[in-house]
Amino acid sequence: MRRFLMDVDDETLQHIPKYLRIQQELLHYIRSNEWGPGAKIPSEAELCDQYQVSRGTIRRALDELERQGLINRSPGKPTVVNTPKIPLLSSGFRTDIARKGMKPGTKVLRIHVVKVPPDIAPLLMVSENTQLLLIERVISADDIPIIIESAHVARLVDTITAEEVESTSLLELIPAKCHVNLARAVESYEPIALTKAQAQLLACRAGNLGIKDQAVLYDGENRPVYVSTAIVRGDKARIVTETSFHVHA
Amino acid sequence: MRRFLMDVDDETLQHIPKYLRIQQELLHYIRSNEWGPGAKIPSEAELCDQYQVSRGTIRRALDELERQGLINRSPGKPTVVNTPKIPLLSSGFRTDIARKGMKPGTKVLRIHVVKVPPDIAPLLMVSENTQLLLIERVISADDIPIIIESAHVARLVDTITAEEVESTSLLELIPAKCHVNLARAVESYEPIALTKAQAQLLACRAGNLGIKDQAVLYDGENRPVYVSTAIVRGDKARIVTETSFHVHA
DNA sequence: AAGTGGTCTAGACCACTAT
DNA sequence: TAGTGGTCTAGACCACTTA
Repeated sequence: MRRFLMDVDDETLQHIPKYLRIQQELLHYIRSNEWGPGAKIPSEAELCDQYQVSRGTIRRALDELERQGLINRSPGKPTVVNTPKIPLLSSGFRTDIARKGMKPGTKVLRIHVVKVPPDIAPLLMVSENTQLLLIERVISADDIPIIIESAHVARLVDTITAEEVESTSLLELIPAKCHVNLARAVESYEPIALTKAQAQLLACRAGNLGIKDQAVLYDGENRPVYVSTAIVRGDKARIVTETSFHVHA
Repeated sequence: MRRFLMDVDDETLQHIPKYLRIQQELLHYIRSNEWGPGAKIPSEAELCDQYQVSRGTIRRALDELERQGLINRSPGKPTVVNTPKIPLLSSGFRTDIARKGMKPGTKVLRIHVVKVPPDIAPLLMVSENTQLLLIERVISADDIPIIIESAHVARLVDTITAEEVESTSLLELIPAKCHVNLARAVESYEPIALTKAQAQLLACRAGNLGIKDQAVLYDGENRPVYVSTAIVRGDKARIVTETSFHVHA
């Protein structure tokens, strides 16, 4: 049987909400590897008994651990501890490079022509009603889906096939199709909570943490070529970039 | 008075939880600027009436909007819509460059010698009991705290003052003090939920989204010089990087 | 003093998974 | 069928802010 630190309740110090104390204690069991990857944690009913709190309080503690990608919950099944994150090389190579001895995979969702979304238009410096090629795919490592990538191509190209997208990096494919060279990329990263639709494509749960990585790729004359918007699962990957510094004189 | 889409409840389609429908509807009012930055949203009690649900359900809908940085809640005060994110240039310059016409600020928390933390030791290639200089500071833009930065310096330097840290970029200061040039940086980004302590330093709320940006800086001989760990507020900033591609032949 | 958001309880019903 | 997690309710008390 587990011994719970909560029993050692000094009651002396400040007033920390129960759900936070419980969350921190459960976190400790996971961090210390007392509950290793794949381990079942006690059911919500058991935790209610052990901590003598109501189910809402237990669930609130677990919610946070789930959002941080530390545990996996699903209806009908026991809650288990998740496996650690894999580093994912981005920027300069991006995408496909999910090899750390892992099997990369690409599944094309759609390749079609759409009206440019209002947030993408200014990035590509095109007017509002322009038609663009949109490529959407899911990238996986060892059959675990990791990234949803949506690429809006500024120049209209009609001969990109799903097979080409599945076998080549967009960083090579798109410049070749457009007859340009890529010279520069500007990327922005922001943390997000996954929507239901995103979570479904990534086989994880809505509300989990992720990163939205939006890159604008430019040619040698500084004209935008395409915009890639990647939604990266925060529980399975972190984004890694490498920079070289120029020598100042 | 607001008209709420919820009233138009087709009841025909799938079964979406109430808290999600409400969340999406509130999101719509914010996105469409019907509720602009700074606007007060209805109190929880009012929303309960309007949607005919219990307070727990309303709070669950608001929780998600808060974590995404779209609204600000605090006890005793009405909940208001947040202002949009500022882009934050990183990688190559990093840190201090919070100028977009905004006033940059630095507050030094601590400069002291510590035993190297177990997660930092391998990055700096030092043994477990090494003593390192640790610099901790909070960086702000227009007096809004944005980043908590902790830098562990591999080479022991005893003459760094708070004044120097407040007036100079670590990217210039540390190499100068250590008599080396920086040649390379490897950064990793991952989404996090802010802890209570982090939220306190950043004057926002625990559980909000953020990015943990960990950079290892190397000198010309590929020896690690220092590790910088930055916790960036996700509701106020996004991280922007720029990359140039080398020409292949 | 009244209103706000923050925490917590003790129930309930459901869909899902295992056996 | 029993147990699990997912949703929801209708109360309650608190600390805090504002008038």
